[in-house]
Amino acid sequence: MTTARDALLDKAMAHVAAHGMSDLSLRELASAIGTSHRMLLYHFGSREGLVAAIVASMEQTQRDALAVLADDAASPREVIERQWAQLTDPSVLPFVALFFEVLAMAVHERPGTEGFLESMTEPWLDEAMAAGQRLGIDPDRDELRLGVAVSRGLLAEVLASGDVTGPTRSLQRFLDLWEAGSAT
Amino acid sequence: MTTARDALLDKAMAHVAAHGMSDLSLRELASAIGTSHRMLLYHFGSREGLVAAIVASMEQTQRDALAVLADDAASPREVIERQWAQLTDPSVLPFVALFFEVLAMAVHERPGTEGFLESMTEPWLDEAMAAGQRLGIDPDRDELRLGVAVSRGLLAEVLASGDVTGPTRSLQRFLDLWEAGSAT
DNA sequence: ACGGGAATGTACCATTTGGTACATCGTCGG
DNA sequence: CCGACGATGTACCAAATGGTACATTCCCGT
Repeated sequence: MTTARDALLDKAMAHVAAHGMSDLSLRELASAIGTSHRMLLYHFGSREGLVAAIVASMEQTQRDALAVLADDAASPREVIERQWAQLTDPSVLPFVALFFEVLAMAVHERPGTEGFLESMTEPWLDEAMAAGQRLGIDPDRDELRLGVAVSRGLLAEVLASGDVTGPTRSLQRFLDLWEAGSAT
Repeated sequence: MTTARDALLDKAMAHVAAHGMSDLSLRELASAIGTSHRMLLYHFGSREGLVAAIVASMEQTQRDALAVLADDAASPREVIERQWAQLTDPSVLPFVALFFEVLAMAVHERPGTEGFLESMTEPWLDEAMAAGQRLGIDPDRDELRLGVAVSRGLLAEVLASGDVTGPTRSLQRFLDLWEAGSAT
């Protein structure tokens, strides 16, 4: 069942991805998604509750996407390439921006962002370690962290420049280096 | 000459690096750095003016640091390692967090952040291309962008985890791969 | 010594904010 | 049919915000 709360949360996610969330105002958001600030308070308890719900929804979406990617993993390279294609999709890119915004908020311990930093990378690495072993590889955790960092750094560049082609070439360079280096 | 405005800006930078800037309030900042919100308006014209000044100061600091690094460059690896050591210093790390915060703000075109996205990477690459040629190398722009992205991605990881050692190992891995790959 | 401009304080303003109290509506179970 | 309960609207509140007007103080050049 799709509760009214879920519907509101979905619309809120879209609005927040498009317009940012650090300066989110209940009234502004409410009128943008066709409700009243009164209703947001009703469903989420407080502004902080709304922020927490948005952050949690973001984390969940990330986890789901990761699970799918890692599930039918052929090679590490393919996983990264698919994730890249997915995250650089114009409809998803705003959520990448949201990710960086929430990162900044969480570093400053803004209410509603509790736990975000911890769930930001470690689950990724755990999942990747497991997936690697499933493929008979014994992955190096430092290398996996490097892979995650490369994606994120290049995504920041995509956000800043608005250009996907350059960073995509850079990613290919990295994957080439990686395969060459690991094949020793 | 150090104007009163500059002194205020310095203190504002410190406060903003420590507490974030997206929800900056003039009164709160003023009382934190020992002045009045009236004085901030006087020296910076408006809240937007203050934000712009902070962003500009950040950009300037980055440019200066980059110039020093690239100036006495021995090898690309050494440049990156020195920059890494500098940026992961506990006293500098808050400004790295500020960088990501401003990135998110600039993506949403918040007033005061004009021009930040353009100056975020391209000058870096130009500088690095020039420095490389000074050393007789002919750098690949895609590879340089990759280097910048790796640093940024790993810095995000340092911010999130509070641990420098893991990301530092990952950076070394990258540099090893890079050297091995470039030496063909 | 004094005139003037920069610097600073005080007091205020309209607007927006998150949150609450209370009334109302709608619908579904008995 | 009606009572109860979830959902929603209206109206309000105190606090905080960016900004302004006006007075005052301080210091430097003449």
